[in-house]
Amino acid sequence: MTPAAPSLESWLVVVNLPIGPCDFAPPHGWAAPAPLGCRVLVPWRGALEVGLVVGSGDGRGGHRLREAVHVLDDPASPWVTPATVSGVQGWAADARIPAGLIWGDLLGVGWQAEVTHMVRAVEGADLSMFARRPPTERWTDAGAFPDALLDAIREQGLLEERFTPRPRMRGAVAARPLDEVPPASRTATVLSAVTPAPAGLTAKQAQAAAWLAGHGPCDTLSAWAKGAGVSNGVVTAALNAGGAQYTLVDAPPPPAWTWLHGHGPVDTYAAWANSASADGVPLTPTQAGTLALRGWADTIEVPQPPPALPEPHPQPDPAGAPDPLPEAPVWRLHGGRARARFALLAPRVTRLLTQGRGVLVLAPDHATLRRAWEGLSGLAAHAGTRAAQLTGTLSEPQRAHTWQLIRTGEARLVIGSGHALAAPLDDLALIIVLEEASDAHKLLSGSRAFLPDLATRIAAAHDAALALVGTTPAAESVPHPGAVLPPPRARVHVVDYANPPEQPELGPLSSVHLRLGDQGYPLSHDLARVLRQVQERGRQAALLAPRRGYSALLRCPSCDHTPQCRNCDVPLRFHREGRQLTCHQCGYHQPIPERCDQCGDPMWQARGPGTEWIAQEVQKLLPGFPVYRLDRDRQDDLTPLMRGESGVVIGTQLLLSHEPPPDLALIGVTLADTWLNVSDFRASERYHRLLRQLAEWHPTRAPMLLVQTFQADHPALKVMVDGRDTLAYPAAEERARAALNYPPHARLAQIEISARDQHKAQAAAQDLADALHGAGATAHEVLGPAPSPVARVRGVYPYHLFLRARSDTRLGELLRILDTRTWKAKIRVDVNPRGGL
DNA sequence: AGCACGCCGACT
DNA sequence: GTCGGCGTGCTC
Repeated sequence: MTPAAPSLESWLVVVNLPIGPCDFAPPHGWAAPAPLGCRVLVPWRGALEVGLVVGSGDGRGGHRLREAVHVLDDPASPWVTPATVSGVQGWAADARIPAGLIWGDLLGVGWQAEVTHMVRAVEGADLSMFARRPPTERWTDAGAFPDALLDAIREQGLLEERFTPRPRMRGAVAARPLDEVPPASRTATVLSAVTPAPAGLTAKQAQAAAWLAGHGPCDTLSAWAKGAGVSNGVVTAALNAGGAQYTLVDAPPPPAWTWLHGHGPVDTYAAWANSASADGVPLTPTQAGTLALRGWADTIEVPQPPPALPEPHPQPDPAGAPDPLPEAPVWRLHGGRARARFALLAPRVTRLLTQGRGVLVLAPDHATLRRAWEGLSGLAAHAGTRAAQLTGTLSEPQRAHTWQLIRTGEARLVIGSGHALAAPLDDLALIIVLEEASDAHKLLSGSRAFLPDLATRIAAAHDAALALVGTTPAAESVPHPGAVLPPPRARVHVVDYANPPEQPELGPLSSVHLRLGDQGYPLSHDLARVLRQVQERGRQAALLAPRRGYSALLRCPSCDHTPQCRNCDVPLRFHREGRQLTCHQCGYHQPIPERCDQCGDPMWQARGPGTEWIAQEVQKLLPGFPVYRLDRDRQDDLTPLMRGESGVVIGTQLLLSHEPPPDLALIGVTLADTWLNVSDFRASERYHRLLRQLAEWHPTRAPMLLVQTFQADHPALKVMVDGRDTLAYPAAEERARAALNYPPHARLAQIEISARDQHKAQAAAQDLADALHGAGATAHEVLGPAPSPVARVRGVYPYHLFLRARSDTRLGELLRILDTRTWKAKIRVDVNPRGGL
């Protein structure tokens, strides 16, 4: 009944929920320091949850602490390295993100305890007041009792608990030992003769009884009748007259059981039936299930064999190759092609691995990850270690097994996505962030972390170096010391929609639409000509469309009405395939209306620069030429193209995450301006990166890059045409950022204030802005509030407030003002937001 | 995130 | 009177 002796220490434990760490007392009898980075089982809302120990406190939180129940990992080999814990916690604190959110994003594995849990009552404890059938003093599996009951007893200190690690299990069907099969299943009801035969049987009946007595029991009446050579009526009468009786006899195990007994567990009833039948024991899955139901088989759990892992890609040993890369805490490597960059990285990576240290490679998307795996994984073998891949696309058992390989030190080169960032590398020496400017590093839900920011914190906490490696540097990376390769050769052809070539017979036509029509849209005359060449020569082309689908709005020609999403303040997008209007904001979709619901006039057919329309235009231009589409809505099978067959693929930016067709002769950007008409200070940087990535998409060739645009003079495009300097554009961008006070010369955060009631949201946003100003924030530091670009999303009204601070420290100060009181709307912070400013 | 609690309008 | 919508707050 007495609580544990008041301990001064408490543990800060993070659970996989969008809340901050909670305090727990160490488990009963725990004397060692807090097991930082280890997983623990903690009482949570009446049950046990897995949590991660991220720190310790003084236990004076003011409320009575519950004890952590069990430490799942050996403190000598924690689930997450303590340095990683401190790096991530530091980021979470500064970004004012609940720690549970970010850990939920980073740890793809380990939230499930792989233990067997046994309980018993403390000796002498009377638990009868808790339940009719409480735990006894015998060890019993905890599953036999309700969670809430166990927790109530646990809280009183009357429960003893034992946890033993359990290997990963899978369900299986096994033969039950013969002595455990229920007796009813092991006997059969048979007809046997009664001796001596009673008097009064007719002749036929007596004959039947005599046969039964001589030939032994029968299973059925008809079997008896058949055996005795009489009709069914005779044996029924003989039975009723007492000439035979039903008796129980021992039955042999059914052949299906004997088979299972000899072959060991199978995965499913169907597998049992199939394998047994194949071995000459006829069995259907239904029969197998019936046998199990009668107690001949048990469903059990068997240890899972280790899953297959990605194979490393062989690489030559770079031992002795020169290593010209910087030794700074943060450095960069950009330009060239992926293959050349990895070749340059190889000596450094191999040297660190050979020293017994760890290297982590963070890739933003699947295509970059695949190239990194091809370019680096083989190095591990030269350094006496293994390479491990950690991504969300692996199965859960694969991730768990990989995590274990890293934790035990067997694999020290880790290549992966965000799931790899917290990998428990013991002596981390280097984190390589690939394509550090990629928006794909931004988590769109949960913590909304920008993973390179976290990588920076984790590297610093480990005293490891951070390398930023990619096609073209982010403006933020320019100030770091680095190595630069010349950009790959690019053949760029620009179609300038704003300044068509002189055509005197045209007259004073100036409208954009006429110019578009004149030069050809979406396929300009130049693009059409090159596409025809591609067809004639049997080669391959890729066209980049600004959007998926038909991607246009539906508009009423009479009243100008455009159908809107019912949940969001955006017009619905027209998708010809599937005949639907879809909201690209929330996914709401409805059939296409024939008539305007405002004035009743017929609606216009929509046309827009989506993949669907461009594909149609290409088919019109090149009849019979294979056309493939690749976007989120439709992903055609590109196998013929990848085999080298002629054709054209039309896609969104998703194209870049696929392998390029091997005989690619042309890449067309149908309307480059899409990447520039975005209200985001990173738009032109993003545009430049897209062009550079397109230029190096094919690993060896330089296909023609045909860009259709109204802004032919844009510097991001011009450097592609005449520049051989990888850094020229990013450096100019960086200077522009300095002038405008944008990153890296400022730290940004977006605060989203949202409520179902628009006025409430607006008032709360204003309230918050006032509070920030009242607490000393300057007009320069607080921008807004303003309604979100989409005024209503999924039925709520978001307002945005931007913070622009000169340093992380100052940003932290500003964000801490949010904690000073509660606001009357939902507040969400997004540090280092991408897009929308 | 769930889940309980509590506050208001629509009904047997 | 209660049923049930949802807004608010808590989880150690």
